[in-house]
Amino acid sequence: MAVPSSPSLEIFSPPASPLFLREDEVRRGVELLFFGYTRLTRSVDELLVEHGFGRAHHRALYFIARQPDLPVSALLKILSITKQSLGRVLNDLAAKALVETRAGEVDRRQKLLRLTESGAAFEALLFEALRTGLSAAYAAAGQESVTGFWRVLEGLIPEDERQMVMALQGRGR
Amino acid sequence: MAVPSSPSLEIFSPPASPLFLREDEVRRGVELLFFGYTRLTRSVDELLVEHGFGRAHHRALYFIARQPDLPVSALLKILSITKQSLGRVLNDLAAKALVETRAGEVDRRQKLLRLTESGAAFEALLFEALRTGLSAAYAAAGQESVTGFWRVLEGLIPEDERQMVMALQGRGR
DNA sequence: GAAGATGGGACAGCCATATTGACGTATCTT
DNA sequence: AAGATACGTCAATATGGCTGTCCCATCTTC
Repeated sequence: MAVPSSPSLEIFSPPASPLFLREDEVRRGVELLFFGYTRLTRSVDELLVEHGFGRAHHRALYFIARQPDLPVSALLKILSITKQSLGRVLNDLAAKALVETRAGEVDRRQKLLRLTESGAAFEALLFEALRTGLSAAYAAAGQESVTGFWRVLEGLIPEDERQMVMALQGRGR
Repeated sequence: MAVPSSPSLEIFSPPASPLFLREDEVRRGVELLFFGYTRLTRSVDELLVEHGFGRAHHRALYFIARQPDLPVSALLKILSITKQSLGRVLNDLAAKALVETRAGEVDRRQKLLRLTESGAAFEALLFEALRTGLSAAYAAAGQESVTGFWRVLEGLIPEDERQMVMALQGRGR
């Protein structure tokens, strides 16, 4: 049973089923996700503007750092944006020598993306901002909570995309 | 890499300090937050385009629904955007009669925002998409996990803003 | 009651990031 | 040789942020 029964709140009538939770619990999750996510990325955003980039550039950098030699098509799937949108971002990053490409060996049509040395350094700088924020939240909440945090978020990802996300984390089915 | 371990045997060892977690744990959280958040809002986005609105309209509708008779200044703080950006959105919503304003009684300069009947209906429709996604994730993860999920997210919100968020949820302070 | 602060609105223009559709080229597959 | 695939590019468009400036109505303070 996924619903807590706190007698004092019974005024708001309990849900008919665990699949149809009380509105307040859902609103709480929505709001915490919204504020938590935006606050975590806020420090990164500041670093990005200082360097003349936007969030889109960070997302590309992040996933290229995560999976070196990623083909463009894989990055497109991860980001769920169009080729054109990604193209602009990759051109910016290549122009500033943060990302470089090499032709695939098995399939020479592919361009495999990886960070240059300065690209890796910049990504590491941005990552430190994320680490600072998340580490503090993890530490304050405790390991048990962190596991729950992961579990709920996994449940938000549709079946057919979950495998791709887990693969990033070396947990490919 | 910025991992605190020294020799090669420490790859699978626990972090040196709970305040400086292993990179993989942080990356996992970042990725789950990114994918979880975007997937949760995806169904809402679809409804919005069908009706000719964007995410910004939803955010305004959501928080007006949450706190009827909210003054404009309070909504500005919640959303952390400029008056001009919010103005456009509120004009759109007012033009389609989803939001209405009345002058404040204590301070007549204020305009208190609330949803019209059709505005409330539309917000409820959008909320159902959120409820469907989050309820499923909550139910799959279990109540223990949900508590942890909340706890970690709370920790991502800086001290000075946490109160505002909790106040939305009737948990002031 | 006048001066200043505050809540809200509006105009103009800019930027980042996303979209669609069409088309081109190199390379792989059949 | 034909077709599919991986990638790139041009052009046009929309959204949702931003800054700067100016304005009005109302509240507060002296």
